[in-house]
Amino acid sequence: MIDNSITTEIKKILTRYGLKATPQRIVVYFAMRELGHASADMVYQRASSELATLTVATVYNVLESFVEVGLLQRRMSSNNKMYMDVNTYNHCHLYCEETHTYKDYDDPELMLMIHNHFRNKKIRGFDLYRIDVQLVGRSSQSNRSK
Amino acid sequence: MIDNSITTEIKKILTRYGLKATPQRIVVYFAMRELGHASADMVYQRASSELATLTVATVYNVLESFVEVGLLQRRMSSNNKMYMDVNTYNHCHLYCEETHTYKDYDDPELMLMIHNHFRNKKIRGFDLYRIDVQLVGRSSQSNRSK
DNA sequence: CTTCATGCAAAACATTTGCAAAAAG
DNA sequence: CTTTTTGCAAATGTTTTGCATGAAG
Repeated sequence: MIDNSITTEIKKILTRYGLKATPQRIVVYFAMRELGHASADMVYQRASSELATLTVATVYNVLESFVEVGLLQRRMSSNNKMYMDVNTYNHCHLYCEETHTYKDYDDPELMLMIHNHFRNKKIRGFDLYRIDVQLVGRSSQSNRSK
Repeated sequence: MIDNSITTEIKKILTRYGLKATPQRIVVYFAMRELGHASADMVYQRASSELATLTVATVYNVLESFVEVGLLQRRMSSNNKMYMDVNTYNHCHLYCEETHTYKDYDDPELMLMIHNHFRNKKIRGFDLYRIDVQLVGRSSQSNRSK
């Protein structure tokens, strides 16, 4: 069960982003904060345990509305599935090719270096939004089985 | 129709990678060389115009076998679809969020810089295979319609 | 020959849609 | 009240599967 003070906090966040604070949106955002990075299905599992009447279609709607206002960020995957990131600031990720899980990898030095590298570069015919750096590999835990 | 000398060349490549040189594999690799980056469906469209009996299931099988031996690389997308890259050397990409198209972006200076940055870094609990840098944005052509 | 690859059709997934009913502000 | 949002159930699009047939080495 979601703590009352957390519900209140999430309501404020939703309102600040110009979204109506529906129970569905509250539990979805709550789930994303617990999960960090998650597929639609993972969100559905977690969020529907808080609000049993929640449907997948609504999860997709809600996630999309969050991405539109910039509350969540969509992530790339090699899994043919949609993944969301609760953190929208610019940061790197460790991406496990086996489990398709993400882990934040904060490396301000690297970020600064890359940012400087592109500071005065213009890319012809391309409007650059952000630079996405993924450290692709396998997390050791998932290495047990070959 | 595929040129005979190209067929011969592709057969050699397949054999070198330890794969039987079937007509299906030849046309799929031919298509990938023309397309550079492509979804399974794009490959199917292009390749089946060379070999009409080709089926989608075979395209998936063939692409998978190519990835396994390292002849192609799977790419991440935010499209919930599988994309392949004919170039397996380490390079950056421009990724258009609207059209979900990739463009190689060769920047040796950047690559070297990033490589040096990670040279002596160990990431606890993670076996790093490669660093994937995507310049995410919109290609100007696709900006016409808002 | 023997093993591996292909074609087929069905199944499995993930995501989207259209619309009526419900709820937020 | 008015405008969104939700739930439902069906549709869509992509990828996978199992298995009999065919082809490569």
